[in-house]
Amino acid sequence: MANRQSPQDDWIYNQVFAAILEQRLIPGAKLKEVALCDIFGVSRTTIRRVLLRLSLDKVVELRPNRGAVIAEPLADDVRQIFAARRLLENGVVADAARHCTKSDSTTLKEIVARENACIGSGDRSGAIRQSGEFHLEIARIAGNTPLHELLRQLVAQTSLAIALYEAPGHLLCVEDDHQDIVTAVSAGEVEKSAALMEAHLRNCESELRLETPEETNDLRAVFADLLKDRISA
Amino acid sequence: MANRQSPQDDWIYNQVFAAILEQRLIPGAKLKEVALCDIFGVSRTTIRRVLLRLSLDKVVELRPNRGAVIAEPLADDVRQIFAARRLLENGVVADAARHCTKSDSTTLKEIVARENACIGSGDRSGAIRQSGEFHLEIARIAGNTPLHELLRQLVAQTSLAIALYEAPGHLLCVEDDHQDIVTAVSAGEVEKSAALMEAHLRNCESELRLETPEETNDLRAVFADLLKDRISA
DNA sequence: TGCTATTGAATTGTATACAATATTTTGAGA
DNA sequence: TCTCAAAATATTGTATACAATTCAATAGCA
Repeated sequence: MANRQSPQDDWIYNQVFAAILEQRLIPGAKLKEVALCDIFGVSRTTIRRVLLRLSLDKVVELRPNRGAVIAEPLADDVRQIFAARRLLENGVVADAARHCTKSDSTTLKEIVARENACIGSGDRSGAIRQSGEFHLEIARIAGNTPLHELLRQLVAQTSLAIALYEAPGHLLCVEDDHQDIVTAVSAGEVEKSAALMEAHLRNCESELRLETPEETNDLRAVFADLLKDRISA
Repeated sequence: MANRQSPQDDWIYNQVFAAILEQRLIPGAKLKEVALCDIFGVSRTTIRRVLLRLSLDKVVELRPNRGAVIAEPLADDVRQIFAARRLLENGVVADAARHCTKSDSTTLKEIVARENACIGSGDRSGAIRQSGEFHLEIARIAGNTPLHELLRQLVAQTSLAIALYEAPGHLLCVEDDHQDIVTAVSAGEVEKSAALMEAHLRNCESELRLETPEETNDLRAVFADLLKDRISA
């Protein structure tokens, strides 16, 4: 719900954006225009406008003459995303700690509760969504619109990064990071909030396998052993 | 030159963006589609795509059924823009100081030299442009694309803010701020670079008349005294 | 069988036509 | 001469038609 255009545009945009956040659309998925036209009951004009917005958010890649696909950030893109998030969110969470009202605190606790409920019931999509909401709510409390909107993009891109680089059997970066951050922010502990956020984001990044290049999709790399054997034979 | 689309789109986008940066297009100016079509020799389809991009940069406002105008940020928007810039650029300039090579240092010095030349020759547009380039070059040196692109938007919005809120006879925030920052960054002085940037941005913001609401354009506010007299009479 | 070239279908890019909405102009009445 | 209403004009919003490009399937050849 970033930059409001016509209600129809916003609705379609939010539907697709949510699907990306919840990993119902995964990196590399093709977004054919006419298919989207049928689904949403509008003409290509409208769909193309939405796709352009999503591409500027860097969650969709628009390849000239070759259509739109869900973006596949490279490992180095992901490192920059996390670097940007650390800088942004360290500052933002500090401001949130300064401005946090009783009502803000309640909202944060509710989000964390919903997140834990999703985790408990194995609702992965819901958990990812609530996790994103948590970070965005902190930015909302901090009260800076430009930073909030960049963070919204970065959170969505993080969702793509997780889909691409999460270690196989791994279940999200959970722990009680969010809970601890809520406590510090609610108590107005500026320094501690920033320190916890920094640690949390470093923790999340470290649980991704960014060293293993995306050649995981590259068959030659996957079966490199066999090729080596053949050469030595 | 942010998010590249088709070369034609990019060209038109950059032309308009530059005109905004250099204050050849001032806040409130109307951007009629057919006029732009004639100027750039393309159809409305292309122009509308460009206007959408500019509106997402928040330098153009798209009013439904009423066309596009150059954005007129409110005083509070401007405060948020500067707050975002302080957070961003403090971190970015620190990274720049860490990564700054000899070549980077030279580039920065050249930009400052050009900026001073523009100021000397009374080329206001050029000076504003070079000032923006200076901040963006630092972000480039820091090497984080998401932060660089947000800063690009914020720099353009700052140009609108200056056009709207600069004190009447005032000639840009010059001093030797940029020169000092180059020196600190080139020397790899991380803390000092950040401190200078923080001071510089606070300085720039303080020279805008953000207290005086934009009601300067509101005739009722300008002649408030007369109205008050009439009521008391 | 495996590989390349060619044809046909599908998809995207751009311009344009038409409908809906704003804005300006005109004219009537006070 | 001023104000308000109504028509005329201009501008924007959406869908669609057509051209250009890419992708897929088939046929030809080694």
